[in-house]
Amino acid sequence: MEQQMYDPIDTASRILRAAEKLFAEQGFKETTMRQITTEAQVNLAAVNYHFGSKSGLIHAVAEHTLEPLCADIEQALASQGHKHNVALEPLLNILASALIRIHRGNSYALSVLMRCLEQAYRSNQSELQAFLLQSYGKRLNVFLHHLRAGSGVTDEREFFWRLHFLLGSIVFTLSNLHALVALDTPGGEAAAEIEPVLKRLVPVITAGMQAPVQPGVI
Amino acid sequence: MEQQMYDPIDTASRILRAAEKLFAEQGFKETTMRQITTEAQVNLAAVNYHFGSKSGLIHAVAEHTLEPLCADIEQALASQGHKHNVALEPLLNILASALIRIHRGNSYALSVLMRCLEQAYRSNQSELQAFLLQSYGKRLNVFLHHLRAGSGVTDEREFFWRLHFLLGSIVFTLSNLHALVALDTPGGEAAAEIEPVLKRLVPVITAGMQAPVQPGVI
Amino acid sequence: MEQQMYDPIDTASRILRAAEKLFAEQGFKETTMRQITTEAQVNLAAVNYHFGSKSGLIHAVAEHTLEPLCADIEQALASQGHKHNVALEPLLNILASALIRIHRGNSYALSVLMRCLEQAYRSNQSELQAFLLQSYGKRLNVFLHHLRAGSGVTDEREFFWRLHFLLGSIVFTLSNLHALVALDTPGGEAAAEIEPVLKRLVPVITAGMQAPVQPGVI
Amino acid sequence: MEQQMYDPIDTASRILRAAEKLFAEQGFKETTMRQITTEAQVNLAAVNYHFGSKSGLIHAVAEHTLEPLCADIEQALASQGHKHNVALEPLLNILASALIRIHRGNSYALSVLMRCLEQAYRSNQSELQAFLLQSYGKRLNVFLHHLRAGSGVTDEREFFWRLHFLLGSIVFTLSNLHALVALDTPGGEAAAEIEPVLKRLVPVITAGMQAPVQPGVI
DNA sequence: GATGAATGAGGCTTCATTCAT
DNA sequence: TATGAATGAAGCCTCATTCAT
Repeated sequence: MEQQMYDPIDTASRILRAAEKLFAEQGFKETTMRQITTEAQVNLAAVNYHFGSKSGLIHAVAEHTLEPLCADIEQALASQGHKHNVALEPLLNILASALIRIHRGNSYALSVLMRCLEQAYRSNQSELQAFLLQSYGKRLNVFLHHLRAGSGVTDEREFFWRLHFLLGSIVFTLSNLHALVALDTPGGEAAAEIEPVLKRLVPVITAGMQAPVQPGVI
Repeated sequence: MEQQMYDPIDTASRILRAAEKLFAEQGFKETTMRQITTEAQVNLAAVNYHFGSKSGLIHAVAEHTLEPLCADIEQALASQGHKHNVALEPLLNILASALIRIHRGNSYALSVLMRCLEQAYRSNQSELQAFLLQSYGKRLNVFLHHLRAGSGVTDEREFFWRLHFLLGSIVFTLSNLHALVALDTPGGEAAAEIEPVLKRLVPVITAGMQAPVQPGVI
Repeated sequence: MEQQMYDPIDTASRILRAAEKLFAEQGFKETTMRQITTEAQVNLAAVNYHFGSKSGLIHAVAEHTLEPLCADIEQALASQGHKHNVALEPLLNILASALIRIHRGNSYALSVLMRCLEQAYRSNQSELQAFLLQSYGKRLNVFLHHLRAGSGVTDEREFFWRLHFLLGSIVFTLSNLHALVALDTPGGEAAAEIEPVLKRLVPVITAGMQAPVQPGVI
Repeated sequence: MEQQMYDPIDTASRILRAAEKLFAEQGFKETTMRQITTEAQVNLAAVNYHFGSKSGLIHAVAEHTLEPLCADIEQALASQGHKHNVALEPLLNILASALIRIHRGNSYALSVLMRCLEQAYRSNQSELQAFLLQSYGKRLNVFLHHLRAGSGVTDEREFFWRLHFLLGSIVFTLSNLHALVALDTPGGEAAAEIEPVLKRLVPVITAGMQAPVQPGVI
């Protein structure tokens, strides 16, 4: 009759959630298959059955975060009508809102996202890079074009660098969110609320992006 | 009889240099002892003999970068006399100059430094954190106090967060310097010059730090 | 409702054909159940359902080749009337013709047969040996008796060894037919025609079998 | 003082001997690292330390047989003076004598050799093939040229096929020597003496090689 | 009949470390 | 001071099989 008395969530989902948690907390390389299968209460071979390999599992976890994130951003951009020039701060708020929504649905998603971004520039991670680029390159590029138009930075190279400076702020902050919140509220058992942090972050990024360009550089 | 006819640099130094290079390029965990000893042309057991363990080697490599960096910063601060309030941009230039000098002396030092900072907020890296805190906590705090005074940010928590936002910019940028420079100069074989990048970074950080504080947050 | 609109061949046959192909190309041990079920476009569990186990499948594949081969040889012998002494070369031609006919009906059959013969003398393959012996021992022995009578080799042990020497020629040649044909016709895309090879083989075997016996051996 | 009370043979040799035995008895693929290290009473990781991988161990085992075999044949050829035409039977006796000597020094060597030759024509064993070809291709070719000259077979393709027919006899016989000897002397505990078998084999091969060529084939 | 899911056993390899010399 | 050898733990992956449906 009823099927899984003791198994309300299916195995693949359990693996995915366990992997998300452990990848978020420890990183991809640092997390072992055994940790994942123990956490998920699943046989070690089940990962291979459902995801092919550890690498396949990483891809699935990445998709699980990036897919809804891209969709959220695209929807927000679309609702802005076809204005070709959205200002910087509204764009950053679109991003921040998307991040917040993702985070609400899945408290590990942002950490996973940040782990991906960390790897995205590592020379020895070409496989993950290729996957990310192929799956999400175009979609993220759309947002980047808006960002560049809204930034007011005319020089292409200056924009490139500022983009990564500020990407660094985001990645570093959200990657270490738990630790930073713990430092911020010593003694307190404060949950790692993302919203106030992003509220602090957006104006800093905006100001950084719009800082006057050093004359000698360009 | 005599030992190193062909060995002008001693074993420990060779290990240290090899480890620095590989840690910088690949990260601590990703680098194996065998890679290090192969690069250093040294016996596998020599690392444990000279440094006790891989962890000990990491500490030594960290010291090799952090010690001169702290000294450089302290000297620069001292030469400013005992003005208690140095402005933000001069402080950042002190930091940038120190980083540049370190980089000139040892092209892997900054990458190693960034690897350390990446780990400094990871919950599963308590051992490295304890080492860094004990060895350099006080010395770095001096600079942080200057920074806070110069930042103009009166609220302590706001300063805390902005500090880490901007630390993120630095860490992310310098960690991925090679990849970013490669993206910036496609086709070109540009050496990863750090100086122009820092020149771009300082005004962005300055502006970010001095952004108007969001009214609702505090 | 109706089951195989799109499935003109039934599952068991599809498995058998896929297994034949893969066993022929790769060997029994080297071929995995997953390869077989993928090739057959069949569920992984279907093999065990229809054949009980991998071992059972191997038996079925062996039968699929050996049964018609034995029947063919028996028929040819019967058509020779009840002459008790058929000469060696006609006997070998009976065998060659049988092999050729089998091959025409099923291009993987001979490779499978050779794989079986390879295993037939391996000490760790007692299960397959027992199966072959029980199923085909008597029938093949009939042919062997004819062969011995026709060989002209009077000494039983000498016949035993010569039989296996020449069996080796056949097994080795037909097992590696593809590779050998490829070496024989470099550049050419020659299909692995078995007939000309057997035409070359029969006289060699005949001569070998009828070589003068070394005086000292017996 | 004395070094290895319990370890008179060094680890690498013990591994090599154990691997030789098991490869000879079971084949390369069928033999597991664990069987080898158990037989050699050695840690599982020791194989990797000394030979790099299972594949590296297979290469070493192959070398251990092929090197002395080639050397033996070369020496025998050299002692024939510079006669450019040695007759077929003397050549086969050179080969047989070499095989016998190898076998005396190492009772598993011939089985290993035959395992190599079995794989030498398998399409999925390109790595082993490449190794064998590179290491011994030239040396074995010298012997093959003598063989061709001595065979009296003028047509190149006919020689190619006859060579492999007769190679098949050798490979099959020596591969299954234990089983065949057991069948030959039922009840007896006869050691697998190779010499009488080769004495029976040489005239058969000689006759086969010199069989009249089928008119229609060439 | 047939299947998707799951599993335990076992495969090879890699790692940091330690030991005896 | 230095080293070649050895090791136990752990890594990921693959296999044939079985189970519930």
